[in-house]
Amino acid sequence: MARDTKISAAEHCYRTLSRKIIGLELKPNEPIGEHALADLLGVSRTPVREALSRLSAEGLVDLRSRAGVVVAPIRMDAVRTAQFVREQLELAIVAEAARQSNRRILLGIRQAIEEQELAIAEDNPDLFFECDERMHALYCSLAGREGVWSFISDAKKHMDRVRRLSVQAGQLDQLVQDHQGVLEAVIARDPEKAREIMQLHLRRVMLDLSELGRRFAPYFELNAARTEE
Amino acid sequence: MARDTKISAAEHCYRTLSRKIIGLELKPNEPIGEHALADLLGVSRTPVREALSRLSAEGLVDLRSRAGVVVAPIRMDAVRTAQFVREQLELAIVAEAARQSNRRILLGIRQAIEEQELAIAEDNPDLFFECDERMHALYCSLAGREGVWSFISDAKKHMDRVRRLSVQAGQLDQLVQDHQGVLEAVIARDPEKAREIMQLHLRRVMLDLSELGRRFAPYFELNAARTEE
DNA sequence: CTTTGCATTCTTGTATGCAAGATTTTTGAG
DNA sequence: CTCAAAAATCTTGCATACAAGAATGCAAAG
Repeated sequence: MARDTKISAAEHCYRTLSRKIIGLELKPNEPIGEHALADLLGVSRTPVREALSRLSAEGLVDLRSRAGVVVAPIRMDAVRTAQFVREQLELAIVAEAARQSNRRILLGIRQAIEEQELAIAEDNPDLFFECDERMHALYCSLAGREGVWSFISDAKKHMDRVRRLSVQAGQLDQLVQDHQGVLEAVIARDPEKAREIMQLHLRRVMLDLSELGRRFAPYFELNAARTEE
Repeated sequence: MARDTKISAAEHCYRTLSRKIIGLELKPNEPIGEHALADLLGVSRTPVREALSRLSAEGLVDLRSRAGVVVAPIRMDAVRTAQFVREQLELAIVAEAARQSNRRILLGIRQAIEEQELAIAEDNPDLFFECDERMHALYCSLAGREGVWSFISDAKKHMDRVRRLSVQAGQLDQLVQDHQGVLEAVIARDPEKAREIMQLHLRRVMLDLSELGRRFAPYFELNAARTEE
């Protein structure tokens, strides 16, 4: 509560909206009005607007000039692009990480995985995703490339909603097994194996993309909406 | 001139400022005031602010709360991170491109390279960089991954100012030779060779980074500024 | 001459007002 | 009942006003 005074209202709006969108608390294609958000967040339209502008640049909301704001639908091609970007970056990162060794970071990774198991046991997806993020970020640190995480993170935003959907259908245990496999390979200093497992892992999440597109059609772009340029 | 009516003032501000910053028309560490920019761009502070907010998220400007705005200094670590990201993405792209073939796109690439030679002959760096961008974007198209270009583009922003500096010191001819080499390898359907030449190419630009840091010290972060958090 | 404390000035952060474009509803004709 | 056109409503985009924090300059004390 000491930091609340330090961050601006606009930043607060950005983080809150970002979290709500990625967490599917705000549904894809759901219309959101600046005024409504301002009321909800207890600020005026100006900082909300600033946040929406940034979110629009990231592709998380669509600003339709003078015709309203909607939470961006999940776009298949954006997801595929993000998947490609993430895969290239994370594979390079984990291979590099497997050449390093830093007891403190490795311990952090192990702990993150354990917390993931705990989160599954508690049926707490939010916690699971948080620990998942922490783990992947730690691999960047281990590889000596902390800065890369923000790029991965940007790409991931387009995939996270899909992951949320597949969780509802899903099996998180397998993901934790993957994580353990990667960690073992990294500890064993086997870059190729680490890459291999990580690749399988990253692709696993996207496997049922087309099925999700059917099951959650209203959240996706290519369904009832054919009005496009 | 038909589109000017369609883009918002905020978008106009964003593009103009972005261009001026990357083109070193606005110098790193140069203080810029919202009010001054508003006057310069002929709009009020609101759209300027929106643009600055986005630029800040990209790391091109630093917003110091209530203490002014400055063009972000060139940060060595940000450049290195961007280099890593770009390399991973572009190498994967060009390798994939070398497995495709599309006469129209290949022609576009060849033409872009020719225009680069022209730009050098005319001593027109702006034109050179424009054609360079077009060429790299075309490789994304050829690989069937157009969306990836925007990620590369984001990373590149942190490197472009360095490239500008090295041009003043520099030899562009070698770069064009690299481009031709890559194109030949792609046409010859040799992904490994394409990767290899592209890697050399991408790294060449960053070679004299530390020397530039000395020569253009005031543009960089790690010089006289030790005030940091 | 240096240093410390204060007042002034500047600059941003947020709220609000207003106008223009888009959407929706209503109304009227066929 | 259907469809079209116009009015009313809604929503954003931009400009402006105001307040709070930061930097600067100045004066006074040592």
